[in-house]
Amino acid sequence: MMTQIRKHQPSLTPKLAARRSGAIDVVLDPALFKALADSTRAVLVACIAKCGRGCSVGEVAECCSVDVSVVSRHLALLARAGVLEVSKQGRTVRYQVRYTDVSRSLRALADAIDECGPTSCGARDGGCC
Amino acid sequence: MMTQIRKHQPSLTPKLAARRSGAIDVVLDPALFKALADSTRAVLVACIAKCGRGCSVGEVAECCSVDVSVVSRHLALLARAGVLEVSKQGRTVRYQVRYTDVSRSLRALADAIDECGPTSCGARDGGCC
DNA sequence: CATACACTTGCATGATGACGCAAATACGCA
DNA sequence: TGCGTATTTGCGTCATCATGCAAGTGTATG
Repeated sequence: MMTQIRKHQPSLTPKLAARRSGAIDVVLDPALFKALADSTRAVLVACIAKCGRGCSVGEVAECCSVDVSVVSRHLALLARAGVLEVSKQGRTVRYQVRYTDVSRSLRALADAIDECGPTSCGARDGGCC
Repeated sequence: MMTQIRKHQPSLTPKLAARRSGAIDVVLDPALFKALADSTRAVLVACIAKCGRGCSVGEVAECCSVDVSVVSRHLALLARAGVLEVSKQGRTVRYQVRYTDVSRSLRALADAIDECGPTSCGARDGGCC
């Protein structure tokens, strides 16, 4: 889905054309942003990212002042959103940032926005939306 | 704030060093993501982005099924968040995407994440956070 | 000036979600 | 098997926010 074909093709449906060009409709998915919109989660992600290695729930909980149960819920949410990946070692659960995936998603959105820029698309077919 | 000095300086405070290197603490600001986390706002932003030119509130309201007042509030919020810029022409208010700013913010975060990647930072000074 | 249009704002409502505490589950270890 | 540690889950509460409707503000046009 992220590695779709980019070679030129004639007569694409609008939907496929959108995906192929990384149109902003497809890339601007609120799911990732919902995950990063909470300030506590932002701290947790930054904590794990800086750590580099996988962090246990208890370790991450020391980053902020909220309860461990809250941290556990936040990390599970971030994993579901694709921001983190989980690995279990015995009774400890380690979370790590999906560096390449998150970075790629952000760059895809940045690319889509750049493609929509006034220099590249100008006044299109008139109608708004 | 977006155009801070990037030239090399000796003896930076940690905060300044963080800003200079685009550390994830500073770049991972939930404000932008809060703005894009709502599905209705995502539609509105995509609508304006695809439009290329500035769109009036009424035009954007036709993109989705919510009331014009709701759209007005969403657009004002997005403008406060730095996603959109506003310009008034008579009695119509036009919103446009801050293409370069938003794109730059997203790439800065992607860069910060990449810098935190396991290949580039590995196991740092031991402690998590 | 009166009217119509474009937009904003006040207010009430319902939904979502973050949080803490307590209890439950999972697992290693003696 | 019993205990301690790590994590998850149930539940109640409080805050935030998205939405619609109605009323208000500002501006062009007759």
